[in-house]
Amino acid sequence: MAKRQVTLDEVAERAGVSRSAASRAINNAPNVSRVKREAVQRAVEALGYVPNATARALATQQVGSVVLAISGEDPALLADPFFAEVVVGISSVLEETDLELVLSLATSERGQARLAQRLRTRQADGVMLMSLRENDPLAALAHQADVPVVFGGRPLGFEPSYYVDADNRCGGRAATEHLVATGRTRIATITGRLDEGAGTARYQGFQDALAVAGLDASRIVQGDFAEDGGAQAMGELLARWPDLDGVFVASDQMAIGALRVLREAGRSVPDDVAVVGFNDISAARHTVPPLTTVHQPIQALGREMARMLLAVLAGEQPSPLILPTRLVVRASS
Amino acid sequence: MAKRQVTLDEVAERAGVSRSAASRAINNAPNVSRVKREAVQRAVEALGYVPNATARALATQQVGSVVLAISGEDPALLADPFFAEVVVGISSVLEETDLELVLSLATSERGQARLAQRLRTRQADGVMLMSLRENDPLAALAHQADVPVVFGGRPLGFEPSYYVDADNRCGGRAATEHLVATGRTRIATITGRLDEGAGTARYQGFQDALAVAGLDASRIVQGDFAEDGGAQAMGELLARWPDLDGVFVASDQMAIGALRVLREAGRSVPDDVAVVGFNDISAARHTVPPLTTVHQPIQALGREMARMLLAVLAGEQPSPLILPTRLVVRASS
DNA sequence: GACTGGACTGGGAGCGCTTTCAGTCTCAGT
DNA sequence: ACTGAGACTGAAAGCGCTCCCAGTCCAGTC
Repeated sequence: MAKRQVTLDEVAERAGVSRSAASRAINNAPNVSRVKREAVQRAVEALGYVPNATARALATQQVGSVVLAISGEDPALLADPFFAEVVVGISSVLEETDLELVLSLATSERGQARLAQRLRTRQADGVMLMSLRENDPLAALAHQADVPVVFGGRPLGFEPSYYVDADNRCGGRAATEHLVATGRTRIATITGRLDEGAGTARYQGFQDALAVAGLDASRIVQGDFAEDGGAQAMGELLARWPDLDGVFVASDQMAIGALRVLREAGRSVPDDVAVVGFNDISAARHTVPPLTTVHQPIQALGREMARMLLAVLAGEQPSPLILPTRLVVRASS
Repeated sequence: MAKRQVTLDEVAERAGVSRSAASRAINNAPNVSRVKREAVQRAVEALGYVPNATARALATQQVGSVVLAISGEDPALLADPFFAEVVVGISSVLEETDLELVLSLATSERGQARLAQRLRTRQADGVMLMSLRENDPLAALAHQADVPVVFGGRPLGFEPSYYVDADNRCGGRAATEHLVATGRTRIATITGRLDEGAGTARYQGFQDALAVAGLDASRIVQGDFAEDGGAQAMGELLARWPDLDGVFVASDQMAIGALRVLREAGRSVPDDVAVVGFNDISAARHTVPPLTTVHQPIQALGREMARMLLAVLAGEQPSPLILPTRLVVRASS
């Protein structure tokens, strides 16, 4: 440990050039003769030189890292496979760059404050913000942020310049239309959080489809995207509308909970009740019965967020991106 | 955007003190009179000053971030709820400090190289390394690392100074003993990856228990911790030892896959075959039937890793920590 | 009143890198 | 031989902060 770091000066000295020349050579900037460039190259290898990112950051005023902030009071939110996949997508793009990914769960007051500070003071080159609630404190931060912000999922209440979202409304509609098309007439929904963009959009899709079909759209219970919430909501649904024959559940996690409750209630799926989920997480293939669900490209969502941020950092002004969703029919409907 | 940052000099000037005094006041170091301390305090607030972390890092030679590196060629590894929970645990501890969490999935060559570089050149104050394989390239890095390294899970092949692990062997043993105790005699196991510490330890526990019971321990198929792998392994198990009446599966994910295959094969769980998993992920409560499994404190694992790293950074030399596991009996056994 | 120790102060030297800019060199063009 | 364009060079000025250290100041002592 703690062997002194090799500095640019040492490289320059060894290569017999000035520090500036060495710097240019290393960043392969123009205006360095081939001879010197190669001399520097050799010196770098001989010495095992690696530039000090901190010093570089100070000099260039660029930090070299972007933060992914996930909002929500419950830190376990990350445990949702959805986020994990998004992170994987983001990470895969960032890996090709020299940016590092700082994860900020920003759960506690203190954590939020730190995040706020980072946003305001350029302790990161950019930020990706996910799953904002309506009136989320993070949203305010985003506005006064001193760095580019890309939203994952269109937030409620304002239209940010940069965001990537899945076509939730369309997906919700497709799911519901599918229920209609298969002959269900007493269709209910377990929504996601309605203070989140994805939750409301999927719910709107549900309404759209039922309106077109001329069916009653009043069978609704609000959920929270999580499994237990889904189970609870299903119980409520069953209690209030015992005759329902189809249900659109706004997340697979909730759908898994709902399936369990249906089974416990002795309702056969899909014979008595058809169930359609949303997200197409890997577990959806393996539920009993396998879950019909709306696929959204989750890793791609992460990738596109990262790419969009990169684009903004590069000075471009990319347009918001809506990723397509598509229905995957399995045995639960 | 891009409003110039307020610097310490401005604060100092406004407070009518020297930059050094201001610095001391802000870091509440000694040797600052109460008067000046307060003047600085006021100036900070008036100006909205926030110290520049990069500059501070350069001056103090401390980066202010720690990296969590998860090894494994498959980036989707993170999608394992296990890791997600670990991250949550780590994050909760770090949130109380001024360290940020850099996530490094280090999947590609390039990513690995970058990580290696960071480890060697103090681009982070410390590292947490998870799920190393035997002969993992990351292990080599860890040795030549210039910063403290804490391992999550004891790696195979060497004994690091600092690690946090769950008592996998004991857990595997408890799980298997439970199968024995409930009268199973033809007990099989689906192991995890045997090139990982956790995989082998659980397998050893399995062997321990069967040895004591004097039962045959040859019914084994190697899995990979993931759901599909578990399903496949279960198929193999069934094919080779159709008479098995109990199986210890080294992860809940795999157990879920195994349950599915057993169901498809028409074996009733637990009547025909008892199944015990490992990890106690939240999904384990909701499988059909609910899964008997070995609980390990996953978030705590993350928390303790972070705490241990913090301790090392503080100059202490904490001892390795083995977290207890405990059997949770549900309906699958 | 000279002296001492302790509390405080601020100048200044870095931390390692980038980048500007005044020059120097080369060489084709005249 | 002279000129100017263009390629290259390196000294020096930062980036914003920390921290050492030589001082100053002010009781408190004798």
